[in-house]
Amino acid sequence: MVFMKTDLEQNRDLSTQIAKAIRDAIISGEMDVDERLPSEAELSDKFGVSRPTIREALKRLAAQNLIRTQRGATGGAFVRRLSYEEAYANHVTTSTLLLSMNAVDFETACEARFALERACAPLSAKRRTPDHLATMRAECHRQSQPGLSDESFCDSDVAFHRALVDGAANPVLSYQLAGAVEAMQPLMNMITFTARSREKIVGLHTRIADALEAQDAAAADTALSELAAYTLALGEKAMNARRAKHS
Amino acid sequence: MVFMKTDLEQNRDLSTQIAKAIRDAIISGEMDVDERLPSEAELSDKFGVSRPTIREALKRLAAQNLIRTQRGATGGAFVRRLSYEEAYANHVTTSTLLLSMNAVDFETACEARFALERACAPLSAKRRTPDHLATMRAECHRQSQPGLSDESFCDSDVAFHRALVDGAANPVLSYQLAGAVEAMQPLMNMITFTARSREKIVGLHTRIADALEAQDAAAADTALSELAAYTLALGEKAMNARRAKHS
DNA sequence: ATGCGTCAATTGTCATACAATTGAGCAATG
DNA sequence: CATTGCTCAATTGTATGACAATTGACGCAT
Repeated sequence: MVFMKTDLEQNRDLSTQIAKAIRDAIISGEMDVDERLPSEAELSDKFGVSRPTIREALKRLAAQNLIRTQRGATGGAFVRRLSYEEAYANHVTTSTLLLSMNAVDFETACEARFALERACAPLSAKRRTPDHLATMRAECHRQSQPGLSDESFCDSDVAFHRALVDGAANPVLSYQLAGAVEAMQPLMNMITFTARSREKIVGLHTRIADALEAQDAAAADTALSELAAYTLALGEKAMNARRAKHS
Repeated sequence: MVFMKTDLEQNRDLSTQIAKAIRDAIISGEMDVDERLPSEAELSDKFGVSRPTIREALKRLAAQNLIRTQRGATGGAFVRRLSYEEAYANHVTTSTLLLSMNAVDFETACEARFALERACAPLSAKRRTPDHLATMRAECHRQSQPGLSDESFCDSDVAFHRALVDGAANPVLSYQLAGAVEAMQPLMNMITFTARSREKIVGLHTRIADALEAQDAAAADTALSELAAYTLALGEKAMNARRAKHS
């Protein structure tokens, strides 16, 4: 493995340049999963910088889950296989931040979320397993419990929709959708769910579960579309109330 | 702003714990965009660790685009507004890595990509601007050029589909789809496009553009679905050829 | 052969120093 | 008075050296 010093651009932090050089080596496939990087001492020699600088570069890569480090005699930094779970977690936090920092309005987020969910409903209708159906039923039941807090209701909502998405049995799809569904949770949490709105939502959830069980993609799509419209209406109402309160 | 030392969990690197504490403060909204963090010296006092350790923690946050640092008298670390462009770039590299490291097969990636694209086709039919249409037409034209390399053809393909997605005028949707479309490019690059297959693809692209121009969502969906099937077939053929060659 | 202790390699942390950068404030000048 | 230029202090970036903590490997005794 060769890290070319000439790869380093000028005009940036050394640690940034070094991190980029190593990251490129990993991404380009020059290094395999679980391969060990040179020790920090060797790297600092190779790049001609001090060990703290190398360490800062490695921390950047560790933050992106590209490497893991291990202490001890056989320790070092190893190329890490990026698991779906980690990528998923990363995606969710990034999406959440993006939405909150850019003041994405409820309508936009809601539209995106349901558009994506409707995309995987047909696949889910085809491939959902009894496990997925059971999860959806269980969440429907949980959502009908009287004393449930709004937050718990939202949690359950996310769990329901995750089961729907996972039912499509396509990990790439699940991964991509995770950001859309979970990142919307803070926005959903602003809604106060009345008993009546909960009843309606649970009804739609049940219809969706029924449709998926019957492998009826069209019915699932219709119910999802109604749910989208209803959620949107609820969100608009909540946002208006919020605005009125603040003015 | 208070970073509670009691927030720090045990059993992990100090720099990791500190990074987490600061990240939580940012994510929770405790800190506003462009607000300045305490200087490294103050932070090292506050957390009771040395400056290098603080620096490693800050580098982790910088790697996630959560903060930016600035040298000089009025310098320091500032909470950074996560822009769509940065999040987008992040998402693409993560998705690409995820696909390559987990050996996602062509079928799965292709299915996910087209499912998502079909989700935003109706919105794009409704909202696409003349700009989007012009981009799509231009890419169609480029794709018909005879001497085009396979790689350039793929680039143009990505550009076409990005225009389609952007036509939906929903930044959240564009962001989420970016990973699916662009991350597939390495897989698409394995395909050798014959003159005939290019002709067919350009024909379908033209049909899609026509449908969007006519705001005919159903026609767009049909064409997209055909394109999905055709791309899948091409991919399967390429993968089989690849496998035969390697055995 | 097995178990145990020592050891060496490596990362994690610290203390300190100096270089580089940059805005602020002040002084000199037109 | 306005403007220009200079110095300075604050802050981050980098370097050096040291020590602590961890952990597998090796050799040794039983």
